[in-house]
This record gives sequence, C-alpha cells and structure tokens, in this order.
Amino acid sequence: MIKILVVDDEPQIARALRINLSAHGYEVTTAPDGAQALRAAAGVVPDLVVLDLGLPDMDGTEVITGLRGWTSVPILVLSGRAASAEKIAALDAGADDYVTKPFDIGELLARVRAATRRGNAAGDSPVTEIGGATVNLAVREVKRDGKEVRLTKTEWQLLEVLLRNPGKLVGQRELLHRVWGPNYDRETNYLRQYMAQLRRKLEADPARPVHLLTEPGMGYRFRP
Amino acid sequence: MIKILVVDDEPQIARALRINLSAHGYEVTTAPDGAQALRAAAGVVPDLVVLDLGLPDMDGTEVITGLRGWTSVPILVLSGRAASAEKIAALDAGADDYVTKPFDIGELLARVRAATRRGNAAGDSPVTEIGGATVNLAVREVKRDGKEVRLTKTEWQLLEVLLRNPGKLVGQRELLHRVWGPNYDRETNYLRQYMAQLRRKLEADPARPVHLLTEPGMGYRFRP
DNA sequence: GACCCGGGTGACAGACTTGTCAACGGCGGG
DNA sequence: CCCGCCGTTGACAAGTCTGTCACCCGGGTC
Repeated sequence: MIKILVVDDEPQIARALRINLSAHGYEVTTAPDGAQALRAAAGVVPDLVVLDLGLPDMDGTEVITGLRGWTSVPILVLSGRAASAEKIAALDAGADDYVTKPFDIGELLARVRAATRRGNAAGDSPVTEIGGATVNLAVREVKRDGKEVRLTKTEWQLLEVLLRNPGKLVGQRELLHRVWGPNYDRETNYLRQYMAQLRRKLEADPARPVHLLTEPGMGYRFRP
Repeated sequence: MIKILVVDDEPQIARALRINLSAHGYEVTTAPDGAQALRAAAGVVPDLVVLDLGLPDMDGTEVITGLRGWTSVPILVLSGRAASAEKIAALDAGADDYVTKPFDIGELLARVRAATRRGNAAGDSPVTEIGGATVNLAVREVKRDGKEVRLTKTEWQLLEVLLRNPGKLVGQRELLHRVWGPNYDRETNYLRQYMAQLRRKLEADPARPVHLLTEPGMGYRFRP
C-alpha cells in the first residue's frame, strides 16, 4: 500500500485530506507541524509527502530542505499564497509540485497519482538479501554471485509467503494453505522438500541455514 | 546539456519559450504539432517535454500516451484551459505537471527545474536491441541487418508488453489479458505460438533464446 | 542402548507444460 | 474468383516440475 504523510496544522484540512486519500486506497499518516513531520518521515518513510506551507513552528522551505537532506521522496506543496516567488522558492528547495488553495480535490488526487507513479517507476525494487543471494520479488529474480538462480513456481510461492512476513513465524498449516490450497493440512513433507530446495539455492551453507529457519513442530521463519 | 522539446503550434509562444529556456542553459528543440513531436522525441530523446495541449492535429492526451508508450521522460503540460477535468485527464494520461496560461515565466522555469532535477534515470531509449535486431517501439519498426522485419499487430502487442517490463517476469495470465483481452485465461497455446514467431523474427538463434525467455509454469521475460 | 518422532535428503515415475508442425477459416487485395 | 496473410486450433514429442517413497540423521525418552 502507498504511504502518504500529510503535514498540515489546520485540523479540518488535515482531516479532509486523510478521508479523501484513505478512500482512494492510500495509507495516511498526519503531522501537525514541521518538527513532527520530519520525525514521522524518518519513522515510516512515506512514498509521498503532502506539505502545507503555513506551519506554526518553522518555515515550509525548511521542512523541505530538512527532508531533502536524506530522502528523495516526492513532496507536494499546498499553500494559500499564490505569489510566484513563493512557488519558486518551494520548488527550488526541492518540492516536486505546488498547488494553491483553494484546490479541487480531484485535481489534487490526480497530482498525487502523478507524483507516486514517478516514484514507483523510478525503480525502487524491493530486494532481500539471503546469504549470498539477492531476491527481487517484484521481477521474480534471484542472483547469487552475479549469476541467475532459477526458482520454480512452487518455490517462488513458498518463498514469497515467508519473505512477506519477515521475522515472523509462519505455521505449517498456513504455508500449506497459501501455497497448495485450503485442502492441504498435514502434508508437511511438501514443506520439508521445498524448504530444502530453497535453502540449497539461497543459503550460503544449506546444512546450517541462517535465514530460512525451522521451528520444530510449528512452522518456518524468515530472518532478514 | 539538458535537452528540452517544446511542442506548441503558436509561433510566438514557442519562440518565447525557446528564448527563455535557451537563456537558462537548456538545449531546445521545437515541434509545431503532435506527429512531429512524437517523431522528434524518438529522434533526440529529450530530458523534458513541454507540451501545449492546443495542437492542430491531435488531442493532447494522445500525444502523452504516444510518448508514454516507450519513454518515461517528464512531460510538463501547458494549457489555456483551467478546468479540473482537463488537468486530471492529462495527468492521468501520464503528464507530470500541468500549468495554465497565462503563466509566470519564473514559475515555469522553477517547475522545469523540479521536473528535470530527478529526471535522469537512464536507459530510456525508444530502441531496444534483441539479438541482431533493433526494435523501435515509438514508430513500430524492426530492423535486422539493415533490412526491415514485419511484425503483425498481435506480435507487436505481445512484444510491447514484454519490452515495457524489461527484466521483469510477466505472468501468462497477464500477457493473455493484455494482448487478447480479459476473457482469455488459459489459452497458453496462443502465447507459445506467438512467442515462437517473435523468437524466429528477432532472436539470433531462435532455438536458444537469449532475450525472450520462458519461465516454465509462470510466464515469459524480456532480458535486455 | 533401543526406540520413537520430527525433520532433511536423494531418486524417480507420472503429470503437466512447452516448442513445434500442420491445418483451417476469415478477410482484403488484385 | 483466387491468393496470400493472419489469427485460431489441434496434435504430439521433448522437456520440466510435482508428488511420493525410501532412507538418513539427531534429540528426547525409557
């Protein structure tokens, strides 16, 4: 889910934005001032920041430069001031877009889509490291020492469930259901078989796995 | 030097933009209508397109989708129309920013800076090399040893889906949906048939494909 | 030590998928 | 009308994956 951080000191605007964005499938966090915005961004690492310039504690461009110091997350600025000088300052500070209030909510949503689309296309491919191997779930690719490793469909499905729950113990029953279907409950031999194959292909020392762990009697766990 | 393609049918606006942009160190090309814009973009591969929506030959969004077919170059739209619906349509078609006329030239330049700042994610050419063949998605043309190779409509659609997701595994279900429509789910024989034809026409050794790869049980993948 | 139990490993036959050849019918151009 | 091109379909050998079996290991229990 795409995460958006909304920074606005006016509660009703913040609430309106939260409602509209949530209704369109975004995960919304809000912050009422610049200091909390910077802290929140460092915590959740959003995919987009919607920033109102009229903040009580610091100037809007300071927030922008504060963010730009360590992240290239898209920043969409909202402002009541339509003066060109303001826009130029915000854009040159590192903002990606500038919308003046009052704004049409449909247009804002379209600009949000445009900004997040860029972010995704710009190529953040979530890769996971396992032993000497690199797993890229988005493009279904595993590399080890620069060479490609091929996984079968079943191996991918099993690996995906584990990787999507990093650090969490996934029960045998749940793994069987997710990979083979709801009619499979006790076929733990399938799991042993395919876990062994995954370890052989991914772990540095398949006999002593470090990331794909067995929890005897319960299930398996992926430790990052 | 950053290259900008200005698309505008009004000579005085095009000239004003050219002068202003050139004065700020950009290399400017201009095109007076949509068809020439698409051809010019395929030729010089700009770092930014400034597109006026009021073109004589085709609708503005058509130009946008035409560009988005093969490139993710930033597109900044200029328009006299301030209606939200227009903006939403253009942004959702793939535009990155939308400025209504009359605009402040300083603000436009700031938006140009913002758009080009993040721009340079490389590897964005309209032509793709496959074996001994050269595929130009923009103008729908394949050349091999200097000679033209003809692809049918279905072959183009299939090839396009794969080429637009370089390195990514595309599931057979997804391929069928995108090329034949949502009612096709299990007709994998179509895929086999057309993948074979594409390999015959594009790959150096069709029996041992290097770029158009099969992932058994899952789908196909284009490796650059 | 003998036994049991859950897990890991190698091998293999059957089921499924894939690449390929061949053929059919619709459609437009000459 | 005939012809060539294209999309669709059927059939089948070669190849790949899956489920299953037999067997091993290590730890806990008596």
